[in-house]
Amino acid sequence: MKKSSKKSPASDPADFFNRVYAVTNRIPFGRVTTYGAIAAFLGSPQAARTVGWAMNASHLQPGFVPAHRVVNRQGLLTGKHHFRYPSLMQELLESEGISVINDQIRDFKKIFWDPCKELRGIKRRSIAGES
DNA sequence: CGTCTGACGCACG
DNA sequence: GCGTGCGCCAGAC
Repeated sequence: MKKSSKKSPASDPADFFNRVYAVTNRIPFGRVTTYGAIAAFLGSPQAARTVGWAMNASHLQPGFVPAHRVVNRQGLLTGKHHFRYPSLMQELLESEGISVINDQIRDFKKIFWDPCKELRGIKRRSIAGES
């Protein structure tokens, strides 16, 4: 009746984007994470680039995806140019109490939110499907 | 079907 | 410390 194929439901490649959005939506207020951290949490630490690509399409997703809370490993706002306007990303971060100087987050390591640590028990329930 | 790009990250020199 | 090349996944041409 279903699943006769060789592919597993948890291995759906298209689900990769959905997982990225799920993790991104779980980033606490006033915290930030990195593309690589999300990729690593999804099981592909080298797919950080794909996470960025997912962010690019995040605006196509229903609801609001806090893409401004996702930066590169250095804490730089590399994707700010993809927002409605370049300064929007910094404004959103500062509105959450995050200091941004020259496109770089201050005390980045201190406000860094690692999904692999905070969500270590997830990745099997509540991934884009909610509970 | 082949090729390049992309909001990254790491290895190498 | 900096520049270059490769890999990763998905999409556009």
